[in-house]
Amino acid sequence: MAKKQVTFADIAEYTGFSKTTISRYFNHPDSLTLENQEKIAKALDELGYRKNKLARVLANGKSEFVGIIVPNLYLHYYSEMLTQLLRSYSDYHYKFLVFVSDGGPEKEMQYLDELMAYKIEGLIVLSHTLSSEKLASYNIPVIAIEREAEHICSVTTDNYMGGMQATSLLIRNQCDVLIHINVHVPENIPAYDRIRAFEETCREYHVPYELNLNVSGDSYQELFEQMRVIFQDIDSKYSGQKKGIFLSNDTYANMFLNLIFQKYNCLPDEYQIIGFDDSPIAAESIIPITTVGQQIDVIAQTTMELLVEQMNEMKKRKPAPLQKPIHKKITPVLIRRQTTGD
Amino acid sequence: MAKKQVTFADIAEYTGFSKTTISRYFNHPDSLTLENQEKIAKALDELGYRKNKLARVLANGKSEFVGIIVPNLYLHYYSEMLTQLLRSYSDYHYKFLVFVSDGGPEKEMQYLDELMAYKIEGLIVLSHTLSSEKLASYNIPVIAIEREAEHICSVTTDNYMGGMQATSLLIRNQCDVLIHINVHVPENIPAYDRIRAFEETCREYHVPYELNLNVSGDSYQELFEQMRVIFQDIDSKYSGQKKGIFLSNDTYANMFLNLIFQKYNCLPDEYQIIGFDDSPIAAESIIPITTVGQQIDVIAQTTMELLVEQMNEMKKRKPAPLQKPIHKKITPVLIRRQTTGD
DNA sequence: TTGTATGCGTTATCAA
DNA sequence: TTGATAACGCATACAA
Repeated sequence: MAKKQVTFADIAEYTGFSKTTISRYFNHPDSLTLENQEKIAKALDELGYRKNKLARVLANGKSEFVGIIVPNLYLHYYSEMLTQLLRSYSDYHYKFLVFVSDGGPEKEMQYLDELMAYKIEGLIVLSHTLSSEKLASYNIPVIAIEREAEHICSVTTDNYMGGMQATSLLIRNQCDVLIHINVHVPENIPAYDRIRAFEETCREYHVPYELNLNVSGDSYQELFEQMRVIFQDIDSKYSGQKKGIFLSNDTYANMFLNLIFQKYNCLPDEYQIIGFDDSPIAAESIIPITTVGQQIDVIAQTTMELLVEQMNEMKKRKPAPLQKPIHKKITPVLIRRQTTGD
Repeated sequence: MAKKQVTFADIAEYTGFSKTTISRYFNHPDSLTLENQEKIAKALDELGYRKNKLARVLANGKSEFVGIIVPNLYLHYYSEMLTQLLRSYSDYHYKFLVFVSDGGPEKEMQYLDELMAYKIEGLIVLSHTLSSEKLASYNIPVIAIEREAEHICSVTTDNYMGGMQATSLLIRNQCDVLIHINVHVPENIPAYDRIRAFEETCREYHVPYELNLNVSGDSYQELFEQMRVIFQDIDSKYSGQKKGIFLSNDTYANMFLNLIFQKYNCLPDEYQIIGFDDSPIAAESIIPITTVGQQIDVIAQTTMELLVEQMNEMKKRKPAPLQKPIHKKITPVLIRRQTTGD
């Protein structure tokens, strides 16, 4: 606030119109004669007017703010999703208030308080910290992305399809035994379907399989050492058999691949590897890794469409909020590279 | 705006106090008796009051908004920087309006317009799209991170130091010839100092060197194919000599390493490799890559300190904006891993 | 310690 | 097509 702002009052005085007319110049320009429009435009320029959208929000209640809560940006999946969401500014002109959720439920509720205090019109949640029940209680449109969403709308990858695509490929490629490596995944989050799909597909085709859901750890090093143990176990246990390894993400897949290389200096025919996410690492690894690519752009776009629709609904005189949450699934794409034969 | 908001007027009526007193409860609670504080707290709770910070901004002029313009979140450097900046919410309670700048100068000026309309108190710019002169003209505190910043404050990695650390290590490790691989970097941006440092250090120690600043390309594949040509050239040209390769980022370093592996199945003693950034890929590669780590957390923290100081200055009755921009350099850290001997 | 009056910059309502 | 006036919700002189 170096110098006082130029306001509608100033423009009004300068042009001889009323404040109302200046306001109309912005909101209903057609109701002014072209001549007067130009007069005002000229005055705006000469006085160096700058909009104050905060005052506008106070007057009409439309903040054009959307809140985003994301767990981190370390994972490519999240940073890419955030990018795509932010990009939607071009289409909808919603502004995004972004919080990284890394402090547990209390912190996250504080973020939500802050967002509500700034009168966000809608919310996009990627973190898993708060229950969908809690989120629903804020009474604004909420879309969950790839998380538990019993009481709110959601957009997720079709994880079952993804898991099935990966598993089927390994089976088609004549693997003797399939192994799925993952962290422990609660049954109520979408990614659990990858495990279900793996298991059910293996059974359907009567292919021997093993589930290893014990991965855990905070640092890359910890995870890598765990993976080393898992690798050694598998490598000796199934020696001589053709092994199809389906890992829950590309980082794990890359670790596994590196471990194989450390031992064999190449990817032997008796190993096939598939990751998940189509992260950069899958392309940058020592051998490009076959992976299941989530259509992040489509997910982001679907999210915004769903959200905008509901935010528009809320602006009507008699809003009719959704009775039941809408859940959308986006089909992933199998990206065949060099770790699954040629 | 489902039901009408609960406002200070409602609380005032309910408690028998005036609106002013309710306002004071939030802004100068000490001026109320404990008893009355509790009364008001109770009323707030019972009526389900929710703050409206937008109204507050209109009244006192402090939006607590900071704008961020970032080129992309694809590069780990940017996503990590954004994370660290967003994290500073815990310390300063500034809210961040984030834009991804991918549409050229016109788009970016549109973003700035929008940010100004929301009365941001300060701006953090990581994109290179607009000149520092243009940015300075907005008359709000601006901090540039790792970019041209003649007319505005900036925080950058000490690129010269980083380049020198990398080059020195290769020299200490008895390399016969040093090669620096980079894109073409304009001289006025901070990263140019890496090249300067490389060249000057090589000269100082009378070590033969080569600069290759021809890397360019949009996709990973394009870049990789270019890198293949560069590798083959170097591999034959300096056959038998111990080569120290300093690459401008870890992605390039990883490509180079993979190319070496494709040919030799290992990292021969006659190759030493150093990247830059300490991105995840440097740790996840087939052999962990030695790299120069930027202290992103320190950069973010320094940025916020600098910005907050100036934003506070602007709130004084007689603000004294900086006469000359302040430029801070943050020392990087050499991270020795397995691509530079043991 | 508390209240009154006014302002912040815009939009909405109602008239003209 | 234009204008006067009252919101919007909160903060701050100034008084008491």
